[in-house]
Amino acid sequence: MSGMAAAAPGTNGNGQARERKPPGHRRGAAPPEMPAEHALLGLITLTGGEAHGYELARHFDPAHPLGLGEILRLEQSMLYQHLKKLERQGWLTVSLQPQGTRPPRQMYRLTEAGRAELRRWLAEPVARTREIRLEFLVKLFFALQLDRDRAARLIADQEDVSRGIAADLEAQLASLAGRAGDDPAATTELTFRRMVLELRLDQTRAVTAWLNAISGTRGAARA
Amino acid sequence: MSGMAAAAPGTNGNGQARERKPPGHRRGAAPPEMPAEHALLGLITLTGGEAHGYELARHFDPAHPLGLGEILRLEQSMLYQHLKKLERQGWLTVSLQPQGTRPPRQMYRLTEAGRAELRRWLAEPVARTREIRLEFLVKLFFALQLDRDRAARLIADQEDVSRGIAADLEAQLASLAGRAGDDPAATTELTFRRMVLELRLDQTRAVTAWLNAISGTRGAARA
DNA sequence: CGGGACATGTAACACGTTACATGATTAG
DNA sequence: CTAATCATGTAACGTGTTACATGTCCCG
Repeated sequence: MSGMAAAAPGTNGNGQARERKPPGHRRGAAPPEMPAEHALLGLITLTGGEAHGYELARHFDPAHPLGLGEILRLEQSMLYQHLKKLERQGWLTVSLQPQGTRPPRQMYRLTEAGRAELRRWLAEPVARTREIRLEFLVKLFFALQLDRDRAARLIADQEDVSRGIAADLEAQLASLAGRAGDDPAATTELTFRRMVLELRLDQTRAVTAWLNAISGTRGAARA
Repeated sequence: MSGMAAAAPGTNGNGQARERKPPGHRRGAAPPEMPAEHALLGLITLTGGEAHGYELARHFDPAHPLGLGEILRLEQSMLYQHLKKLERQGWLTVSLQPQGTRPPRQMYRLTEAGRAELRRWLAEPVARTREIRLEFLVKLFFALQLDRDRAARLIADQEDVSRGIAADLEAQLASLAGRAGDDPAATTELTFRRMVLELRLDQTRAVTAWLNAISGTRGAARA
């Protein structure tokens, strides 16, 4: 099956080393949202601008009172990899803080670039309805605690995006209704396409309604 | 940072080789649904019980008339890996079919175990609301084309599951409402938890309504 | 003669998960 | 004595993505 001669790793037929672009994300797709990493930036800010890994990990426990762990889980093993990646990106700096006999804490602090990235991310609504359940909720979690005004704007912007998605789906449904009825063989596939679009539309409308409802929850938090 | 001495690969402190369980899925989580692989089983059945890789790949094109490519994308490179995995699982067999000068086709056929697995998978509703958008739609796609009765039962079973999820979320919301009001410091976190539960409930209710609507869609589309 | 369809693959890399390693302190 | 908590990490493995390899046939 795989007995064919393959070029040696990192070479082409001429034996020349090639430059290989890092994989990155799919061409047509939107860039990844990386909610876990931004959550770390947010958590460090929430805990007073400085935190160590173990402390951050506790926030991802499903039983943690603030509730982040209920929407986003982060294994301890990934935590440190994310923190290293964030450091490579220049979004945070690490400093060792000795602890006597215990293993020294790695104290993480945001850089100015890290703070800017967190602000940018918090201001950006998500592009797709399926990203509401994870990415948007994480944004909302931090926006509510860091800056109520920013949270209100985020909700409003997201509502606009969701309305746009709904309008687009409605247009697609309308164009589907145009070519209906004549060919019974094509009816099955049209039926399925319509079902898919209707599901997406219903989900998007539910999100829009929810966004509208929570934007109304202003001071009702106190009552 | 990583200058510490680490044990050699596959050994412990005593130098003994260890048995290592394969990673598998997360302990608390449900087993993965593997929609792409089951879609391949379904596609081979749809195309008359026998198909080659290239032919299967075309069905995942977003422009394909049947519409599978709009909900599930499968890169060509993954396709052959999935087919190999399905063969290892014993769900299909491969036979080479020479094509003259062209590269020979690998013809894939389901085994009896493969047919049983496809039936089992098609009869099983998904457990979580977020799996509706991908896993359930893929099941529905095949159920509609292979067996209308099975499709109707699948929709009904899924509606039951969704109602159960909704009831559970409603109970959680009620228990949240119980401990409200007294401590203003805890109010912010309760507000967020409530928002999360309300989003999930709205999404689940939208799914339930959609399932109910499509179960009524026999021949005609509704207004 | 160039480009797309046909037809099958591998190489490199990122990422998430499980399991394991290290080693002190504190609670039962 | 044993387990949990504190605190950090690595090893192995599966899997998904991008990019590239290989060759024929057919169309304009």
